Amino acid sequence: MNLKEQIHSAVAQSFEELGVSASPPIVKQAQKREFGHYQVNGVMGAAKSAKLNPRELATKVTERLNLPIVNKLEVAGPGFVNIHLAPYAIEQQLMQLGDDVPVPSPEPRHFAVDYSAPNLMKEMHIGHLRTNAIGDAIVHVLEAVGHQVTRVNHVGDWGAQFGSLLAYLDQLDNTEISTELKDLEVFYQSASKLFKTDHEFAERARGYVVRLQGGDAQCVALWRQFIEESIKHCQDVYERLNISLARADIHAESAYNDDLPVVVAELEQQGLLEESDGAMCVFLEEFTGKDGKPLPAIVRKSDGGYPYMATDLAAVRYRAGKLRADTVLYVVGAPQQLHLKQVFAVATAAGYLTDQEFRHLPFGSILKNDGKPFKTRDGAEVKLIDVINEAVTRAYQLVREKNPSLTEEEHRSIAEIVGVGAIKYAELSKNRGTDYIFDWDILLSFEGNTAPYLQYAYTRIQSVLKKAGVEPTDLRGQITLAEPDELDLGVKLLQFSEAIEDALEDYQMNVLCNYLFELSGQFMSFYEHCPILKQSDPEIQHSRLRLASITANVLQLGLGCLGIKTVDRM
RNA sequence: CCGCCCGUAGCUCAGCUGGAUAGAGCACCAGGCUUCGAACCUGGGUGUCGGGAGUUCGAAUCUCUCCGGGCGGGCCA
Repeated sequence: MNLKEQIHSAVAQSFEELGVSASPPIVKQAQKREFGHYQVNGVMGAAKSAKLNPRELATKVTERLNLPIVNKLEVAGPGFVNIHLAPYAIEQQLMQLGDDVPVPSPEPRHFAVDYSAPNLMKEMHIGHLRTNAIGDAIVHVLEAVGHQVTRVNHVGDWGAQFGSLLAYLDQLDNTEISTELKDLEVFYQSASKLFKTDHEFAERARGYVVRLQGGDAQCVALWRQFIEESIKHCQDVYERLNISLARADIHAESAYNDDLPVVVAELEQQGLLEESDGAMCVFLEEFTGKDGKPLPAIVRKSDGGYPYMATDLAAVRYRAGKLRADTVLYVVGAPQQLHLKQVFAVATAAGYLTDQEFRHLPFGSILKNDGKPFKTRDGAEVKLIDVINEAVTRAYQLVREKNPSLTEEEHRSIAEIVGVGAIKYAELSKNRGTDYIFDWDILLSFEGNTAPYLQYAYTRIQSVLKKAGVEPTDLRGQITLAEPDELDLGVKLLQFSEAIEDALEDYQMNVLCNYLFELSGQFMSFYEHCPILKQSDPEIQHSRLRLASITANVLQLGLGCLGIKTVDRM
């Protein structure tokens, strides 16, 4: 049980004894130092519904509170209970940790997390950073607390647009193909330009779509070659970004091709289908457009083709039925909200979804400095690989300047980790729901609330531990929290578990980022004010080394959850 | 027109299951390296929480309304 749970349960028991257990205790970390470590906000609400004087009830609660970890309790303001923790209790709980980092242990479930999902027609751009960084972090946190997680990369490898690509590919010879595919964006643009300007080419492109969908062998072979190349590009980017998606995690759109007619047939059997202008649609009452007219979910187009509604339904069917996931999380942009709502609603109506939890975790779009959205067609998009390279270059220059004694090889490997960490953290540290401004200087900042700040705290600890000549396993003695900075750090360390819980509450990774930033700040303050190696009292020195060591463990695990590596020197 | 999202310090953002005097980072100013790594620390001020109304002991947070911006809305994904 973490600190909050310990307090919560004690307060809940007092509430019960006082006959006000109908109201929740509402225990929170105190907002200000002067209010102690935790505060109980639930007394006022409880007093209100029981028609009691809030301050009197608060006093009664404090009198009954059976909580040995508490040093001081006080009733404040209109009826808050402020809780100051006892240093020895923090010391005890820290010492019990050993080398473990405290994480919550919920009932294990099977999660599937759908993220990344690049369209193989286009090279990944800056916008893909969000789904990759956020999705991968969620996966890591879920695994860290003991859930079973299936990564799902629903890559877009199918559809009418592939016609022009194939037509274009077909007129190249093999060596040209491999060189042309090095820059997918240009490749795609050349093809679509031809499609627009060359009528004969456009005709041929349409023919390729039909042949591809019909399973024409030569066409399929060409398609495979393109997909293969394109996936290689993606995997390279994942590796560069330290994203844990493997090829085996790819479950592409085309994998559902055979299921599409089945899905339509099943919808038909359930009487959900209706024809409208030649298209097969599902009309659900909850979705209405203007004038209250129902909005169709088109599952088969009038030309017989299947739109992505069908594919996504097939995916739901698979994930709930065959994959048997308890919870499926879609880390997909906010613009798809209505679409996914429809998908889940139709899937529920069709009986594909019963008691599984399917959730869309939307994230905002990238905006330019002026607050206007990036256009998708005008070439304003920044390639993801370019952002990575820029970040690593800046980190390289910085690390070389700050730490010239390292070797060239060290400079390079550190720059890779620091640069990549910085851009991922920039995404993760923001509330995922809102739009964000794309700004090189913010994205690539190495100061303040950034990944390099956290990594820097980690290297300082490693440096101290190394100079002290101790291994973490040597540190088994007494922890003493005498100084305010020591106590604050100790409490903060124990709160890692609460941060993970809160982050998982609504899958907000910025909650974890905030915690790690505060932890690092607390460590920096401790580091400045509580000398370790210069400390003459060996017991105090040992205690501080141990605090530092635990901090390093928490930082490493926390950053690891965010998909960010640590370095011993930087 | 309908639906969803957003509007918090000069900038980028936290805080949103209602709680105390609304917080960080950047930028700016002043201190701190012969002393465990200055990518750091200490101190300094900044707000009509878009406007208005309502709910109540208490609203940035919940409700309504208006203004401003974004996104989505039958055969692209």
